[in-house]
Amino acid sequence: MLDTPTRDRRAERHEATRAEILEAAWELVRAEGLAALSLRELAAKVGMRAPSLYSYFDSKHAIYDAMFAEGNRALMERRAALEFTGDPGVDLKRLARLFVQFSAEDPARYQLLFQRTIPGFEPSPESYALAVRILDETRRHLAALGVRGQRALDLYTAMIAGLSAQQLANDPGGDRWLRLIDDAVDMYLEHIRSTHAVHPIPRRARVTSKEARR
Amino acid sequence: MLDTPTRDRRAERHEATRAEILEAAWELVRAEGLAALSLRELAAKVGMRAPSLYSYFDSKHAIYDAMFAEGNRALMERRAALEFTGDPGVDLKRLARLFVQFSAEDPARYQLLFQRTIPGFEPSPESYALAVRILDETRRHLAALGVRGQRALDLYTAMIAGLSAQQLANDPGGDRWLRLIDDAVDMYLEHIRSTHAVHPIPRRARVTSKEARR
DNA sequence: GTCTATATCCAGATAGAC
DNA sequence: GTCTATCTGGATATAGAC
Repeated sequence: MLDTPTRDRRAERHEATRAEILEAAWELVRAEGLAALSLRELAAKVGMRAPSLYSYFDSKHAIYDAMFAEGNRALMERRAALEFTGDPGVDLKRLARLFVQFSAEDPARYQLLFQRTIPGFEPSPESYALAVRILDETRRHLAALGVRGQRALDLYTAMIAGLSAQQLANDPGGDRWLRLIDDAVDMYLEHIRSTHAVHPIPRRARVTSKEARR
Repeated sequence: MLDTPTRDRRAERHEATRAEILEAAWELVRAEGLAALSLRELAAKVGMRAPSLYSYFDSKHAIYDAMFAEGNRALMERRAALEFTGDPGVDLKRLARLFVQFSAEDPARYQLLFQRTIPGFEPSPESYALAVRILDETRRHLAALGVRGQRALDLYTAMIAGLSAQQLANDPGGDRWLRLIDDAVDMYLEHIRSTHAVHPIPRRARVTSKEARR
């Protein structure tokens, strides 16, 4: 009698090739722009012909979708690795810096995740759920730091989005807007402290980074 | 002897057709996305075949370039029509509202003017000069309102860019971020008043809207 | 799984008749 | 200025042999 192997070597190899294709796709879009991705070129980069890619992805949009999910997962992991102090002034700056740096370091990824300029591409529900989860974590996190309410949250995201957009559009590779992050967060905190009450959850009851992620 | 006509009716007609083509192009990109513009479709919309467009524009990029210039001119004119009071709290809000509304009302135009996601398209020097001029006017204007220095200007533009980006990406057609403009400008003014001195130029010496445009 | 060959469709741009 | 016809090249996707 033949025992069923506990590892499926074929599936593992399939996954590895998929990952290789995605990595090549990232390199291509970083070099030539998100919209310029072509299956022929992508296949050539991994030593295949274009039709072979269809053994790994159903369509070009499926590749974009996998990249969209990867990008969001990368952001989530980077955020999970952050250490927080419970001090809004410190933590909001770390969060903001994380996001703006993440945006600035890869314009193509920024375009895919946040600008959606690929004609006809919409992320699948599963991939989109990742993006929703990130926003939800941010909401919880800011709430834990004492920043509550839709308006306060929207103002924060607008500020971060603006710093990212300007950095990418007008000083790619530089730090002209990155250097404004601390200033911007101070401005934000001054403001919401003067208009709303800001009460970080006290130390004993504070949510941990892990809990905030739920 | 034949007098030279003072009007060139042929040139006028040519200009009119050019304008008609551009108007059709705007309608197309608003309906189907900036990147989806095709010469065949555009030509059909104005009752021509694709090759005839080449009598009016040298290339597809030349059409984008003309649209880029038109968009910037529209923004410039809208700004020139604004009335200013000299009060930074009032004027900065009017400026901000103008810009965010301008962005929100036409996503395709926003993408063309501020995001540059068309592969291979770069505005011609003449068209780009318009964009530079707008930024320069903003700089002068803010200076006249007492907001000076690169950092202060960059923070302002980031805020406006962020409100626009979020409004377009997450609430197109709505006003969720538009409603935050006054709040954001107040936040900004509170901040720079507490960190830099803000001294609007006194009434007698204040630059007029026309002067600020130089 | 990968290939060749191909289907199908589209694009921007040009030549040259009228 | 506008047209037809065409060039050239690209794309995604599929069929079917190996």
